[in-house]
Amino acid sequence: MIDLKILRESPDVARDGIRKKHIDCDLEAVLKADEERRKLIVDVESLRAEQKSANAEMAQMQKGSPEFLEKVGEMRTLSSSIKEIDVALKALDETWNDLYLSVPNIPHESVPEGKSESENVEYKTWGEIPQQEAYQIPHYDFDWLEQILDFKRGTKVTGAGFPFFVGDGARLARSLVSFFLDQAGESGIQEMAVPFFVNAESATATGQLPDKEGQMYQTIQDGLYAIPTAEVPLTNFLRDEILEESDLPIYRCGYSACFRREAGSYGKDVRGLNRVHQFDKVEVLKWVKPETSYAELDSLREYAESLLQKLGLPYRALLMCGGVMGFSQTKQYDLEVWAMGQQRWLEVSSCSNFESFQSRRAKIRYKDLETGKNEFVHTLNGSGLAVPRVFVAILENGLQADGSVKLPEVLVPYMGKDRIEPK
RNA sequence: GGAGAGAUGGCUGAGUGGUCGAAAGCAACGGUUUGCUAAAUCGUCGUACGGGUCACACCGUACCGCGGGUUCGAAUCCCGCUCUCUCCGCCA
Repeated sequence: MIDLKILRESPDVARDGIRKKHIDCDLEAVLKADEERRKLIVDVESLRAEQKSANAEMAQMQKGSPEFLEKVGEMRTLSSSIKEIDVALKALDETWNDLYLSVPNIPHESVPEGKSESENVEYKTWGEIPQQEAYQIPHYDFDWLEQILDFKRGTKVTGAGFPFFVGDGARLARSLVSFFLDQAGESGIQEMAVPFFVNAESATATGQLPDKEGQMYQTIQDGLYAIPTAEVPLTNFLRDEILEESDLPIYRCGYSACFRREAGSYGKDVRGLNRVHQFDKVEVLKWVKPETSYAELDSLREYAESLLQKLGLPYRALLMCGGVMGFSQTKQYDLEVWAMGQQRWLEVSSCSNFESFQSRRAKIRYKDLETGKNEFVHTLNGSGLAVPRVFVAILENGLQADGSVKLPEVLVPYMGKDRIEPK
């Protein structure tokens, strides 16, 4: 959620942010509910103050005396009107809260205007994009695919979108995870192993609930949610905590399987490994002081880029335009890797600054040494990286004339060989 | 899964219906004292929301695991839930 002060004192800033994000949000209703709510609070609190001072008097009185009994009568009336207002306030609070949560974060001034993907700004491209290669084959059309990936049996065992990785495929997926975690460790990012299920409070704090409930798998018995990204448990790790200023910045990363129902997806997007219901990913999290968060965003993006560079995979970095970036982000870069076989870009990382939007919701603060006050930290996160699409790019870009796949140098120690050969 | 015990401020821990936001101690922070360290001593020492202020100050309200209830009044009584600990069972 955004700062209430901004809403109240400069609603135009919020209004412009909503416009830039092309999100439908009734700001007037939020402001109206806020005003009504505050009025009721003042009412009920002044009555409570009255009740409290009367209680102090009554504590001194002779119990059962006529004056005491008279006071009891008076207070009975007061008490019931307090209860009445309380009920109204509770109802209003709920409406107001829903409205408040529906206000998106305000995009940073450097975020380009735009509504569709075509208006994202290509920030940078890296690597040679091979054109017109003789063996441009999408990975899902490899004739020896079943040697490393088994979609059919995945469908039998679980359902569409839950492939088995087999043999060298399984090892390649595991190698990527290890490579990503090792790289993070070398960059001073502490590794965490996280729970793959979270409760409703956690899912709410990071913004999956209430609006994205349909995108998550939920357990029947305990009402837990399978995580769509390690961002959820990682961000919630420090939920409801007040940190020391000297603790910041905090860098963490975590591997997890990510579970997404992907309701509404179709077509070429879901072919092969392009979009699956369960995939491996390493996520990087940062908790930082507000004044550093945009520099931290740049270094986060550069870190994610460095992984693709070390793997030798051509990619582009996009600065997302207002209408395409997420609801909670103020600024977002996506990294897309080039998949030669499909002749298309595949998103493998998304690096975002949330400023205090998440920390406000999750109540993650730090004590500012100068003012002595508790301030909300800024949170950032970025994929570093998602496995399946990197896997795809390695297969398609590394495909050789003889049908084998040449592996990136940096993975050789993990794979124990430099290519995957069809049998 | 079964039986029992418990949950109070950063920590330890008092408090069983009425000036309790909550004793005391520890830790922390600031001052004084001291040749340094240590010790002593005085003071400060929660959070949120609302009002107020340019900003402080200040004022009000709420919060003693969470949610309900009883009562003029609840940390304290009643009900439900969650979590922690101990014992038993099961188990990678």
